[in-house]
Amino acid sequence: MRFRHCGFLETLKAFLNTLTPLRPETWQRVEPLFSEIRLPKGQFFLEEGRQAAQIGFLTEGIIRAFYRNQDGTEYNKHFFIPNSFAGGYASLITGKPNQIWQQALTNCRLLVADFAALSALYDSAPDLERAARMLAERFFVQKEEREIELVLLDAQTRYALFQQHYPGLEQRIPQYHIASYLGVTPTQLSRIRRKIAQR
Amino acid sequence: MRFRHCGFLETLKAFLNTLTPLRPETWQRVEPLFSEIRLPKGQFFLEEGRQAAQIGFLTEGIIRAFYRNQDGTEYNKHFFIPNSFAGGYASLITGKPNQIWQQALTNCRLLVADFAALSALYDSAPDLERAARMLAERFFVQKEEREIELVLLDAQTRYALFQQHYPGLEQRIPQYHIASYLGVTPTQLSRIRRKIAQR
DNA sequence: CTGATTCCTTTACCTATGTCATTTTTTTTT
DNA sequence: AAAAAAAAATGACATAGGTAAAGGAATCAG
Repeated sequence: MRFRHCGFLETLKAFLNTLTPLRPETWQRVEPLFSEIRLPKGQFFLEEGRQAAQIGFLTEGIIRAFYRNQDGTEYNKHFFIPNSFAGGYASLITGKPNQIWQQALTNCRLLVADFAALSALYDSAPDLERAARMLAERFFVQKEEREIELVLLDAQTRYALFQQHYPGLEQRIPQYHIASYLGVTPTQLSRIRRKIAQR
Repeated sequence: MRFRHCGFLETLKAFLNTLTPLRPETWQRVEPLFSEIRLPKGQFFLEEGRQAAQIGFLTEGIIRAFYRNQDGTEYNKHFFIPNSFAGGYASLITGKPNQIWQQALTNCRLLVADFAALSALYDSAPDLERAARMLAERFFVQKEEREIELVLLDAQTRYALFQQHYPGLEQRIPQYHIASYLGVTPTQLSRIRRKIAQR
């Protein structure tokens, strides 16, 4: 029995409806699978090596997704901002051990759900499966755009794009996280910033 | 009226069934949408700027997918090998102008279909939509793996991975295409090869 | 408020890789 | 087989960006 209406669930519902309209009876079965959690700054939503089980819809805060290689070097591949899905999507899909880390850069709130429970609904809710298809397609397109950025543009241009894509974010997180997202060292980002400033 | 049974359609059917089992009645509606074409070496399957309309299932030959930036520099993002889907997937999905080129590196055969006609079947064929979902998810996972490669590994390691992922391909296409796939110049790939050889 | 962290910038030096020009090797064509 | 074209290797040089260390600035905790 639920007593209060949670505002964030409405946000999630609205997001899903931007993919494809969900029938009310589908939403009625989806909604109870989600519960709200808080993730304090610095905590991990996801750690490498385990198999991911939960998908999370970020409602407040910033999460960074990153890879770490053997020597401990990190590479920030993405920043999650409110109103988007976090979680080890590739691992959820494939069932293989997750390769990415996800860490809260600020205090966060998420709606989390067990991914297996969600996808078990596909059989009887084709509209939900359609949403899942469109989400996968959207993720694919985002990745392709990011690939084009990484491969075709130099660091300075990527920096400008970062500022466009994540307005205001630069002021909220340390610069070395941005450098890592751009694929350069903090040293190099500093050089780029100086070069831009003295013009 | 069709007179001959085309062997390649069976290959396509088998591929789709690795995603999810298709009902016979669905396959009956999918099959007639595909027709076989030949693409001679050097020809383009896809050119930048247009909106993509067709999806192609490669049955023979090699196709390279690449980006080209303003100054004409090219970057090979992927090689299609037989038994996989080519086509400007992102453009097909979003309806936006296509950003990538696809060119036959050898004589090729493909089964092509109008993507809109295919996706029009989703409403009445949930099993086909499921296949589409799983294909999108698979593409996403591939992209993520490639991203990890590009970002975490150096050129020499990526070269070794290329040889693993595309066995035999190295002998069939010019080295500068491989260099471009690795994100280095032919000069640099040549240096890497020398370094490997003298050990 | 103040000491302690954390973060950012800068400098010096070094390496990987780019550019360009030339030569060698391989492939294709006649 | 010879000639032509394409591809690959090589050398000289330039540069973007990495590493390491150190100092300054900002932020946080007690």
